Amino acid sequence: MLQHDFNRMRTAGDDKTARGPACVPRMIGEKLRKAGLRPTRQRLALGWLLFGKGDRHLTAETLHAEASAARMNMSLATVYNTLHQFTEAGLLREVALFGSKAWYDTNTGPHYHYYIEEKDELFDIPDAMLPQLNLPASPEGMIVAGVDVIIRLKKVAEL
Amino acid sequence: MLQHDFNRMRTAGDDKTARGPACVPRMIGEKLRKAGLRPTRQRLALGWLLFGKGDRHLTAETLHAEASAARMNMSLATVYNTLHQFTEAGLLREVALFGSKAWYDTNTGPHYHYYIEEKDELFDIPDAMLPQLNLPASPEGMIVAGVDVIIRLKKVAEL
DNA sequence: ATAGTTGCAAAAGTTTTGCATTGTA
DNA sequence: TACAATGCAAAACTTTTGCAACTAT
Repeated sequence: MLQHDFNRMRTAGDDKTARGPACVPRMIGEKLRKAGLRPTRQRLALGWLLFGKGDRHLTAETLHAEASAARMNMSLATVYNTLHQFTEAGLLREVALFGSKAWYDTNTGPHYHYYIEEKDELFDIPDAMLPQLNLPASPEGMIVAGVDVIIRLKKVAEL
Repeated sequence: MLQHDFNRMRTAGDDKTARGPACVPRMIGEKLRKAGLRPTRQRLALGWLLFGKGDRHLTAETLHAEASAARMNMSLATVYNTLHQFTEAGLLREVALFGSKAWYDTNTGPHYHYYIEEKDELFDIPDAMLPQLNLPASPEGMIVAGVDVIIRLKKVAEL
């Protein structure tokens, strides 16, 4: 059942490690090490939550709540710091969004987002529906570091 | 010199009011009243700062600092509340962006943004360079409430 | 006058930092 | 053992709220 998601975590040459649930901690550890981060207990725990279940979109709050629910004792500050470290290491991507909360996305590839304000819900726009965006030329001396596209959705109004 | 910007503030049928700098307070008042907001002292003052100088991109902090510099005594909370009210009334547009600060744009029309992280600077992508974005179909029962496009820029790396 | 609105002090919410502790070589 | 890196308490920063004061009828 989770097997599908393990594939996502596997890197080339890693095939032997993808044997089943028991290997996940080891794989997360490897992933961290490859990103230049020591596999500490907290990082492994959060890595498990973040990368063990397919693509996810979450805030520090959400993740901390999950960690608490899973009996992983950890301060919110650690969650924040870890999210930053993961982002810096390229394991996560920060999503530009309204409001005062930062969102993180485990899908680091190029893709855009839908956001439903009423439900405070963020999700990827499926590849099949990817919008076509023609970038304009960058201003002198500048290059594009990244592109964020958010399509805000709302329910069709009831009459 | 400022005449150019007054044009931006003029609405159809308003031509008589656009006579020069002395009229700006009256015009701001009118603008507020039309938006359904009472022209209070603070709102007029902030309106002057926001709409008296062409398109602007700012945060609550920035605006409060300007107000202070201009000897307009006003708490930061009032600046926040006023920004919300102006946004609600359609006078401003909130911009989706990273980080913990909300940005506001006096240009409420459809347009996209460049953001320079190093300088914490936000500005419009000129109309001439407008990216082409083909929206995908919305999910069932949803309609598009808005679209935000941010192109993050960075200086070309020095070698 | 007064009913509704506004502005701000204080509270809440979110994020960062400094340093004692831990983990690694 | 020494040294660098980590995790978290406390501090900093950003935003919202509740209510006294004010405003336009």
